[in-house]
Amino acid sequence: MKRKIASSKLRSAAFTRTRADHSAELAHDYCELIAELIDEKGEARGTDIALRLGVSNATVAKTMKRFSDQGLVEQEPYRAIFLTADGWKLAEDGRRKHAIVEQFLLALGISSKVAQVDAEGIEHHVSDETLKAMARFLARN
Amino acid sequence: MKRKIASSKLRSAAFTRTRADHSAELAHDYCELIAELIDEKGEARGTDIALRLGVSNATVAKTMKRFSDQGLVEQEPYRAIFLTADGWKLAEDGRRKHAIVEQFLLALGISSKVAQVDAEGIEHHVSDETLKAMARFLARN
DNA sequence: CAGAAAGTTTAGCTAGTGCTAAACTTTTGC
DNA sequence: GCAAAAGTTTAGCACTAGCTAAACTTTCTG
Ligand SMILES: [Mn+2]
Ligand SMILES: [Mn+2]
Ligand SMILES: [Mn+2]
Ligand SMILES: [Mn+2]
Repeated sequence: MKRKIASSKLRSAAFTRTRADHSAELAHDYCELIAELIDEKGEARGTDIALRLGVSNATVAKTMKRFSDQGLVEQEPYRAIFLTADGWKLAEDGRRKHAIVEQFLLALGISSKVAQVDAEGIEHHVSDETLKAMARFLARN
Repeated sequence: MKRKIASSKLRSAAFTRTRADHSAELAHDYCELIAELIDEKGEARGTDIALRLGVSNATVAKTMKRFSDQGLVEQEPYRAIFLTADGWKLAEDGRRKHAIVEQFLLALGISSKVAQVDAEGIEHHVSDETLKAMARFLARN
């Protein structure tokens, strides 16, 4: 009995972590993308975010309102979107992770297009331990 | 101009694929888990699924109704859940992927607990090309 | 075999993430 | 400087995925 309960707890921990990863995922991707646009053009407009994300303008607007309530972004009506300090933190963290995962996939021999696509999803499910192992692998190759 | 549009298309393809991965994810995990329980105990009961997934019974019941409409599972009222042929296909596919990803992480030097957790999320975002590369890496080590 | 325990279903709620269409504002180009 | 184009916001819809609480059915146990 004890054993059964314990093993279910272990099993469910993985699913629970994956669900947690998913709720953080969108914020990471948005902040990373907004940072990218600010670097490129000095500001991040809703249209550009929508275009790169592959969603509608309306979806971006609604999400930006939510993230603004959460203190990740700042925006004046009808103006471009900027990151708060918290937003920049997510963006930088996301970039670092993203780069390591993508470089790792490339080092593994994956084509650059596929590495880019796979990294976009994998990056959110990689623990610190795994990220470090990927970085180590990269250093050794 | 042309260049800008093309590069946004490439960028958005990654996000679009990740969103598609996410909508398939739950079905994969449920079918895999149901298969596991059937192997272990001969049937998959709602409570056991809920326990291993870390969600409530009610969530499982609702999801099972949806999956039954989609032809992935079969169930009589107040009885355990079984997989259709389509459900088995998802389960087998998921198991194969899951095993390769987890083994790969272990081969990379990740601890078994973390490998188990990370694999649960990563498995859904790994393309065929990457899966093959992981299998190749495994064979070589 | 009756009552308790275990398991299942249903109802009703919340929140997130997407969409289109329409209204509104800002920017651009003549 | 005005009209058209571009961009933004809002409203309203749909679906997914979670929850608790209550009603119901099945199984277990004394
Ligand atoms: Mn991503
Ligand atoms: Mn999984
Ligand atoms: Mn799995
Ligand atoms: Mn994911």
